[in-house]
Amino acid sequence: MQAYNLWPPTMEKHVTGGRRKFRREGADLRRSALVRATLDLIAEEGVRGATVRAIAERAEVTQGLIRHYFSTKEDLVLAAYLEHMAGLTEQTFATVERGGNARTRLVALVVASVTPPVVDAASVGLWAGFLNHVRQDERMREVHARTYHEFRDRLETLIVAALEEAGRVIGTGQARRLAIACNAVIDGLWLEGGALPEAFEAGELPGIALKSVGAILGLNLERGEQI
Amino acid sequence: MQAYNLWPPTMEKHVTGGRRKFRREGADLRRSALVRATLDLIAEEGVRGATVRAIAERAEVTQGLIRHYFSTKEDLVLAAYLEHMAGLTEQTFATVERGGNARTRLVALVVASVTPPVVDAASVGLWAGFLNHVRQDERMREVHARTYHEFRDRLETLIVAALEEAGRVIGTGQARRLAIACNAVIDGLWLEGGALPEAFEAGELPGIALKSVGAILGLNLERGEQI
DNA sequence: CAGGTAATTATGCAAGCGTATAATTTATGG
DNA sequence: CCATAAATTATACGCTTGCATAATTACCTG
Repeated sequence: MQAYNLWPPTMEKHVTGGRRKFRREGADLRRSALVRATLDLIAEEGVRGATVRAIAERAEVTQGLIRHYFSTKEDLVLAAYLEHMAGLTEQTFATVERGGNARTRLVALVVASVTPPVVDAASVGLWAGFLNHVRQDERMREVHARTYHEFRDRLETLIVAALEEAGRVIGTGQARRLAIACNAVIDGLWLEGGALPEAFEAGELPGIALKSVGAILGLNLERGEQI
Repeated sequence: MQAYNLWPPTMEKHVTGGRRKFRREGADLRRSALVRATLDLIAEEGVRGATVRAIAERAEVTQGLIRHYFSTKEDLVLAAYLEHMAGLTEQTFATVERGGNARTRLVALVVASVTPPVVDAASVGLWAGFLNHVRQDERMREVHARTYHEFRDRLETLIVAALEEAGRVIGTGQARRLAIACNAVIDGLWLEGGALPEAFEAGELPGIALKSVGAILGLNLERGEQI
């Protein structure tokens, strides 16, 4: 993720004799630039490195502007968390939604979840950094819960569809439990793959993920058609 | 975890007219008290709350003493991380090692991993707080890797034994993959159970964990004898 | 093209941080 | 019982932090 230089080459910021000293931008643009800077910094340097000053510098504004858009730093961090989790979910489901039968879509989801760019050290670091805030901030906790349930519910829907496709109908209770279980495998592999990449051989995780989820569901998700 | 009052009731610290102003303690005792204070603080208030001053106060010493035992704060945090992860592993395996056949021990391990006190919000918060440091500190990364592999290796040994007990012999490659998969389920459930306790019904996780691990291994781990 | 308004910068403050170092106090051993 | 070393406290420094507030600046509207 690169920070954008909002200035024409001949009109640098703060240049004596330059015409403008800064440029007004729309609120949305500035807010998203600040959020992006926050995410990049937490990913690169950890929560500790994401100070108000560093964020402002990264976003190429002065620190006072942060207060103009976010009444507190915690608000900015919350916005960044929201953005990150939404992006992660979207990224994971991106290749899934379009077409194919349920089994194919499920396979795509599982594979995407444990493959770069979803599996990524910075992404896991980011997530861990936020998780620490979650315990202390009510709003963060709410985002955490919502994100988790959203992903799990979509997974559950896909599982039910894939099983029906195979001629099996299950109750809501079992669907719930299967989704929790599959979600746990995916989460676990995603986490470990991101936090400890050197512990796994290249391309090892998708195979393990498919075999495990398949075993839990009683479906053969690897190569070939059903069963 | 309570902080201990090292002083006799009649001889409080800093009391004017009291005899001693402090008491010398063995290095091990002080080091462990500081580590414990650090863990408690990170668990309760997050990484941000675990300042040198707060840690010293919690351990009932002055802040200068920290520097006497740990040359830097990062060293103290490292020691705390080591302690926490070792404790977590030990706690998880505690009920497992003693007796029983391999299948029984495996069941015990899986259940213990997703049940309090191993599943615990503070413990997960602690773990997440440390994970953030892991990305930036080489020594932390080393502890992280070692802890992960140690747990997974012990799990793998247990899996191989349980399968052999059922008359199945597997190769090292498959043993490795099964261990990775089962470890991921356990990790995922542990994480979610700790971070989002209200998302699960009471006692729901052990059942899900046993069914999932059983499905992955092709073993019936729930009630009754094998198969 | 003037004037108002909102965006942005500039400046500063008070508190908290980790660390360093010197001064005390306790315990130990001859 | 005194000397010595180690544990512990006391104090302070320099830096960074988040936040506040006032001074500028750019842009929009008439």
